[in-house]
Amino acid sequence: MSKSKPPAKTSEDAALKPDGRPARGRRFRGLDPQERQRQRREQLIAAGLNAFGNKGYHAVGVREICAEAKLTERYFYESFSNREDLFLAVYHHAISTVRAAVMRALSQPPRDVQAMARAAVRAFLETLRADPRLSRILLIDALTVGAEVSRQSQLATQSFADIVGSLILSLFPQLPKHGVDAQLVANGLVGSTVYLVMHWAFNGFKTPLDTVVEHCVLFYDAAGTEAERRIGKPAPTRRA
Amino acid sequence: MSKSKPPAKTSEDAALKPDGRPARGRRFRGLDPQERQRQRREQLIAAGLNAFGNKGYHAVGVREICAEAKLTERYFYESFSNREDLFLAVYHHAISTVRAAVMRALSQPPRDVQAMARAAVRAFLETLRADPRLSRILLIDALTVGAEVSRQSQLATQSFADIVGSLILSLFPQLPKHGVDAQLVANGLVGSTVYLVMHWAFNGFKTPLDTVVEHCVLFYDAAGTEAERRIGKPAPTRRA
DNA sequence: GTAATGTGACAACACTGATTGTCAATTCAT
DNA sequence: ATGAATTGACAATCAGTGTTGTCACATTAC
Repeated sequence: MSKSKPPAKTSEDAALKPDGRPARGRRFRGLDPQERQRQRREQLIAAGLNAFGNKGYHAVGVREICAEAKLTERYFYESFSNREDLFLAVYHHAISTVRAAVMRALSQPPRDVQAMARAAVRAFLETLRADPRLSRILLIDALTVGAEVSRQSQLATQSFADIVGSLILSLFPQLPKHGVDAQLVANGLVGSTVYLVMHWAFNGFKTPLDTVVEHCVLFYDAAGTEAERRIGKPAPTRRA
Repeated sequence: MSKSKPPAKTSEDAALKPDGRPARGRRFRGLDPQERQRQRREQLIAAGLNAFGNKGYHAVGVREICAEAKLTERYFYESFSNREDLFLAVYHHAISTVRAAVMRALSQPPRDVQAMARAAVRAFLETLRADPRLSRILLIDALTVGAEVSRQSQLATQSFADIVGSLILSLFPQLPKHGVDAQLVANGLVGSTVYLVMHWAFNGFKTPLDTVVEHCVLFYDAAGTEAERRIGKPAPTRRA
């Protein structure tokens, strides 16, 4: 009976008064109402990143998150409709961090494919090591929080795989003619990287970063070599 | 106050009476007490496989499992100390199924390495497709149920990776001298396979099995080719 | 048949967590 | 200074889960 969700707010909605008034609240602590709310939201996301990232989604409740954010439950439901909703925000924050790091690495002075792959993988690893909470969020919890989150997670990793896939296809356009699906190869490559990173992370990042990076790119190298072999050609410009 | 675990039964313990008596109950429905208990245990595991495999561990409670097993809660705690304990049993059942299938495939008439890899991978995929609940149990939930389960899961997949690793090492003993860690390569290979399978499973097994198998073994092939390249040698007996 | 034992339905209990509501104290606009 | 807006602490409610216990009934051994 208490399961009445208002209009099912998905996450964001400005602070509106019950009545029709513009409801422009006054300034507090030198800040606009919207700005204050934004800050609270950020605090909650930060707390969520911390709690979820350290203990796992299923081991953390709203109470704990609010305590960590130094906010009360009321403000939780001001910004998020439930715990999963918060996780989604945390997830997006996490994946944006990773994406930004990888993109920055890729936008460095132009080099050959191998060097770019190496740089991208290294950025990925460095980001996760710098903030291990991201590993848990992105690699583990994202799969079991709920259907919606899984979907988003699939999309996100798929977007990475798609990049790799189209890159492969641009390097070896003849692959499909030889019964090789570039997209599946890309998925496999992403899989090998992700899996190596998982092992690395779960064992406390003991293995030197360079070692892991080299073994990750080894697979990209290997895929390239194998592609050449399948095509039977000496390879189109592998270095560009 | 109600948190008193008897001697913390981990899972299995015969039906013993409170007092010291042998407690050999009488036959019921033509079955020994132990046999009946064993059946109940199996029912619970089957129900757990079903419920966990379809809805996910965190979405299923003890009540629901008991309902599905057509047993009452009392019998649940007769065989398992809690939900996680049951999951562990279900997990072991699942991984045994997979392991058996793979081993059976590997024990076929001797062939070359590539054919064996293909057979093993195919057995893996066929098993998961035949029972999609296994996918969820093994690939998803195993990571988030709890610390103990994660540990066991790590061990199980690691044992697969170890096999691959030592196989690689036996084929290319010179690899370490060239800065390549066979164990990391093996992990990457397992990762690519697992990841491809995950995508395959989560998209309803739409891609033809043969296609997925071929792209999985492609990575094993590629790793072999790359190993030869790194070593600089024409390769030691690749086919055996 | 009768008594002991196994069984199933279900109540009871203790917890935990999510969500909403209350209220006094604080902060700011005027 | 005064009153309204804002905040924080916390109570209250509600639902769900794990876990143990009760009790009537069914099944078997004797």
